[in-house]
Amino acid sequence: MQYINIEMGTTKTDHFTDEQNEIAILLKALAHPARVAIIDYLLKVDTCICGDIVNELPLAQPTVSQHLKELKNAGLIKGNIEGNAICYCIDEKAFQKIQHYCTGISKGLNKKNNRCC
Amino acid sequence: MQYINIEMGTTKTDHFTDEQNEIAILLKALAHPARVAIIDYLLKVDTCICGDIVNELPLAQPTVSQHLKELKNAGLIKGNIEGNAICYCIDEKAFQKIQHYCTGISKGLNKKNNRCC
DNA sequence: AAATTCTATCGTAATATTGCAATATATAAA
DNA sequence: TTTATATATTGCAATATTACGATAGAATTT
Repeated sequence: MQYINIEMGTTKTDHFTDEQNEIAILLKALAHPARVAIIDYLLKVDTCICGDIVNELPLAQPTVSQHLKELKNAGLIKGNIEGNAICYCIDEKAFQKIQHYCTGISKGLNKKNNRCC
Repeated sequence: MQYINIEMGTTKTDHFTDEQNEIAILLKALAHPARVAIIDYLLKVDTCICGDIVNELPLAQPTVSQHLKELKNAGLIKGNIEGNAICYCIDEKAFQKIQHYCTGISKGLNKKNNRCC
């Protein structure tokens, strides 16, 4: 008799707090150079009417589309249909959340007077 | 005749800038609830002589050890041998890098006056 | 309507990540 | 020296991610 963990290899999200899971999901969405590059590009262009992200990246169109989907799902970018193309732009709120998380770490460390190794 | 991409499935790091790859690696190291939980715990405890991270997490010892290794490799934590145990603590510099990256995004967005979708 | 353009989805191949049992190692305690 | 304690490494099973060709859908142009 033997128990088999059919979820072997999957992250045990149940065991962590919502906050921990949320920040992890947010960071994970950004944790790929292609997706960082997409954010960089969206920041660089003046308007947010951008239908040429594919041409800017060294990846095939389906791959870029997939990365855009992940960024959108995580709330890092917003996408509006603009005729034939799609207008993508950064959703500042998500980055504020990340920033807020880092600020929390810094504050916590200061309270400890950095008496660390 | 057909070309086969033997690197299918791997991230094409070569095609992106060093900065893009660096921030992606940093974020990736944090992009898991268990590793966020480890950071949370390191922040919570007063001293950084901590040999009980394993007991704090709902994961087996080898799994925790692996997560600690990833955090250490990415520079998010530091670890010193302290007798029998190992003293882990947060490396503030890494979090400052993430914070700096987010600040750059915010500044860039402000310069655009947020004239977005 | 037909052709073009832009984006999304499907299917598939390959690598990466997660998790843990078993085991190894290294120091502390007995 | 033996035992206990703490951490790391190995090996493996399973899921997740990455990438792209082929294809589909939807709006624009001709």
